[in-house]
Amino acid sequence: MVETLVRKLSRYVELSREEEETIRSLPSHVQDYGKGENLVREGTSPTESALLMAGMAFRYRDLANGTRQIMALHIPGDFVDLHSFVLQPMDHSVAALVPARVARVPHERLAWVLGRHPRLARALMWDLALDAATYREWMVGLGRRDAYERIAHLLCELYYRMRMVGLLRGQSFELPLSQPELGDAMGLSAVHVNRSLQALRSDGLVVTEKLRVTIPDIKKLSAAAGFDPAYLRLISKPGD
Amino acid sequence: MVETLVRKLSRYVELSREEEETIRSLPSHVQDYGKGENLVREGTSPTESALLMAGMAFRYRDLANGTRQIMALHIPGDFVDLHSFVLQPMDHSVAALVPARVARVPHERLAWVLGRHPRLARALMWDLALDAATYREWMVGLGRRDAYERIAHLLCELYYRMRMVGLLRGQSFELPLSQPELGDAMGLSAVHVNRSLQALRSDGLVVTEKLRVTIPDIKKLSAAAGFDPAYLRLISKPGD
DNA sequence: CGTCATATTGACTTTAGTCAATAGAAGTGG
DNA sequence: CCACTTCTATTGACTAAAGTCAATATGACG
Repeated sequence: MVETLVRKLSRYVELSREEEETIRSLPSHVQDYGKGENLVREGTSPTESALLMAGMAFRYRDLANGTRQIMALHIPGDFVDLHSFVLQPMDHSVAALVPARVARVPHERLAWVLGRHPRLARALMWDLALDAATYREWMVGLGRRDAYERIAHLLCELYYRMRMVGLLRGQSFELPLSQPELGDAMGLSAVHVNRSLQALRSDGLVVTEKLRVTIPDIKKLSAAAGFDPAYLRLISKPGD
Repeated sequence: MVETLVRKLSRYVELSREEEETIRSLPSHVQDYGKGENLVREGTSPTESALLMAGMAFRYRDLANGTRQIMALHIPGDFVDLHSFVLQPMDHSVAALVPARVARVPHERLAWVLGRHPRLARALMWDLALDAATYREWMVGLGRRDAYERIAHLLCELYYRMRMVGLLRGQSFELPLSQPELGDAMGLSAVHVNRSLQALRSDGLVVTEKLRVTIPDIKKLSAAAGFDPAYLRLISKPGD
């Protein structure tokens, strides 16, 4: 059930049998969501944290001026609002990008784990820190990369994250983001996303068919994106 | 000594005498840095985490294309690289903005605290999550706010953070950032920062003299910035 | 079959960046 | 304390990246 959490945290530390058991025995409410539904809503103060088991989700904030900023994309294994355990109320929402399944773990149970299993506490800190590292990388893109590099960089990131959780098929993966949504994630207009994607395609770096993206040569794309191998090490398994 | 950490964590939970004592008895190397010196360097794997006791610091990354992105500003009480406890190597550097004093706590000691004091473990998670919330807010600015709002928003944020640690004097505080540095933080060119600042000044929202900024009317500035009261609650003390 | 979201294109506007030059302030070595 | 860099702020003129508006096309879906 929460097996996906075991796998995620195992990327950080080798878990003992007891620790694995602790995670497996976490009570959790499993819940399904349709595309576009909110898993967590801005302004609320959850008493449980949601672990994404299947599907994809995105973290976003709607602004007063009518725009939206998507701040993260989440794939199975991600603890979508672990921070709500310590920081409330939610300053943003999280919604399903495609039909998604979520397991919710009560905060009080997390607190219990913290007291009982320091190594798991540390693994949860790692998970928080990993999200933060991804935010930083996105900040760099939003602040200092042009549209072309920015999109290329996102595709590199997703390529490796998808591979990590076994969702890469050959050189391609599902990317259920429309161009307007891509724009909201990258701080661009939909039109400009369209044009930048065309440039990437005509440079042979990316092939798209519907919602599937193929990266013929990840090395080339990484070079074009200024994708940092150090960042790759962070988001990947240590020995990978 | 590490009194400043006690104060910071107290914003999250009421600490017991024993917990306070635990923090106070943390061994720490105190070290001073001159303006511009790196407190932590990209690519290294620190064995201690640095707590900023005095001065200011900024978190940044130099890109291959010659640009730089500043990802955070830190003021006394901030644990500048707590994440290096769980995530290594450093994917960015942290440098002193002005002469700064730092206290370093060995990671092994943090691990010890984690095992012994679950509530402190939780407080450290809060600190990580708070940094992440600030990253998210900056992402929103970089992606969806124009130069004028973006700078206004930063000034609002600093206004309240400075107040929090007692560094606000009347309506003004020290902002030891040059315009080029401001640009690196906000994803703008120095020239454009200059012009946006002029606009803020001529609108009467901001007064600058050397490195000191005065905010005559924080309400007005907040409105201009689209500064979210919810964000304020996060970065402020609960009952404030 | 009609509707709605998405993708694409062209024409035009706006924001922000670049390049250069000027000027003042700060810091440094002698 | 002076001469000299060097950093910083400011301005003008020009360029470039990205946004806006509008139209068309395409495709999924009920």
